[in-house]
Amino acid sequence: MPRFNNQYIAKLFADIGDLLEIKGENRFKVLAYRNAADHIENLSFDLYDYWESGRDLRQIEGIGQAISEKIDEKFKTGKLGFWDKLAAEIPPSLVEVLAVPDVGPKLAKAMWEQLGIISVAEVKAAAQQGKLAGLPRMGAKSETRILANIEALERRETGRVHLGVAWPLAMQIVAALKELPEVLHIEPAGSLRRMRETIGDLDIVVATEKPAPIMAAFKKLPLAAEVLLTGETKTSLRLSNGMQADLRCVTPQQWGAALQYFTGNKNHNVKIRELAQRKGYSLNEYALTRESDGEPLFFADEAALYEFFGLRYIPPYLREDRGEIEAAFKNGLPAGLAASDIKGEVHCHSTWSDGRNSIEEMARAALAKGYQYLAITDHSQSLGVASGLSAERLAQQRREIDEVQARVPAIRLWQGSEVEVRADGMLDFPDEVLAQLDYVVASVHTGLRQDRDTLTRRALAAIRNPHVKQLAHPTGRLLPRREGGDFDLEQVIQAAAETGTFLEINASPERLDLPDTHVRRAIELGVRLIINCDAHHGDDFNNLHFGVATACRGWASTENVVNTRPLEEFVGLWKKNR
DNA sequence: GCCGTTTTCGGCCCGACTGTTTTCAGTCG
Repeated sequence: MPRFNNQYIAKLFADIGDLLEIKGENRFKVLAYRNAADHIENLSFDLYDYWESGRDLRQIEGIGQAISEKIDEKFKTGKLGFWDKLAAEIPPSLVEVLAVPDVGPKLAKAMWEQLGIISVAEVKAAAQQGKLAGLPRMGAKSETRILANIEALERRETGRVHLGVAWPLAMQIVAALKELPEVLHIEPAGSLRRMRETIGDLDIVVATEKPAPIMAAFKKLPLAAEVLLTGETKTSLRLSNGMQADLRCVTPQQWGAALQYFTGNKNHNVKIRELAQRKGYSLNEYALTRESDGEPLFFADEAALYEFFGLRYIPPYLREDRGEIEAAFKNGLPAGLAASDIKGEVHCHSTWSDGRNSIEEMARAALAKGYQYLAITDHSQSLGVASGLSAERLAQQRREIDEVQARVPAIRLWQGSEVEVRADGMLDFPDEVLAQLDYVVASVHTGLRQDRDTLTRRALAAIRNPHVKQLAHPTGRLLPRREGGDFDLEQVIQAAAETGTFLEINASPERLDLPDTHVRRAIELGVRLIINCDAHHGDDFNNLHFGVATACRGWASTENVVNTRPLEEFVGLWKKNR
């Protein structure tokens, strides 16, 4: 029986939601399946493990009697009768058709029933032949737009990007609009403000009394490729890199409600609005309105809004409906940490392997960042593509590190190595070589497609090696597309907790690995985490805030992250539990 | 289909913009 992972089950229920919506099923039932899918995707543990241990699936939020039975059937038999029946009624390929922007359930259903269309390719052909314009509420404009959307999809101009792409774009837009005198407040909102690992589109919120000139300036940004829609308070653009950017303008008194509303996420906001309803109010992006007399209540900032509900301020990075509202009531939110709490790093590269700066340049960059310590961890010999170092070259590198240390005494330098965990499960250096290094990082770069057992054994072997202080980027994923290896992360996390091996939160925006959901699990099990930029260039240290945000999104605080400790204290934590 | 500090039944968030309309449905976030 295949072992279905959380993502697979989440996608299954999301697809069921789509098909039911096309079918015209009760919208709350549709919502229930999507809600279950969202919750499963956000779990900090493996659903199959949970099920296998005999625990009650209905304890999980969003999962009730009906859905728990479906999960049970899927795990037991590998099949789902409900799905087979549904798929016989509605072609499952229509799920892909729904992914075309401006094609919703009603249009998908009409195209299928009246034109026999069940694939994106068929939608495209029909649009080119002018057949879509004949459908209800459709005309030439809609048809042209849908065709353009499909062509953009084919050019892969849509889809999610990692924070390293989205962040600078958002900063650029904000900086440009901030120049305008009409802009009173401006913030990027949405998943970017929550520092989610991938970003679909950019949301910018502005407080102003005069939206018109701001809208005009937004549309004229050099980055703007196309105006998708524009009204009095909202404009959407397609940027030159294909991303969509939405600007919303509100009045200054609406600022707190608006920023909260547009930051999301959706399920977090649904819960907040439910709180409002229970108090006899309704909440929208402008204000809280008392239902008895229609009296609006405005909030100058988000903290005031949360306070109204008796909640501690919930930082954006926690707003994922992962229990943060319940925790805020009980004053149980994590304290979090800031980039300025990080005192040094122990995973970076130099020109000795695939880095682009010398050891001295890296040391000075780290010092400029305010770091007290830095380990140079160039790749080991078997990673040929990255010019991995042999034991002999390591010995030569040691002399250079000593020389740089003499020239740059203000930062403590160590010689380390990012040692390959080879496909056969052996470390790339024998123990006597590892013993000579100050700090050993183990990494799995190759053979990431091996089966779960093999991969997990490799990671566990590395963690249990007495010289290995840290496991780097534990899943090996590359955002936004390549999934990590199929490691049994529960076992990896447990082994790290038992041995005291540090698990890395790699701050490179294409990694952010450990992922936030597993950071949370690691903290539950008492793992000691460490945040590193895996810098290949001095500038890469500027990625630190992405790693810190990932830690915070996993409910970490300073005590969970070992390199928040000053030099002596940090070194004191190197001893493993054996 | 899920859920419960009003409830085991009867609720379930809300508004902007567009295109095709003669007053609004569909899509999106």
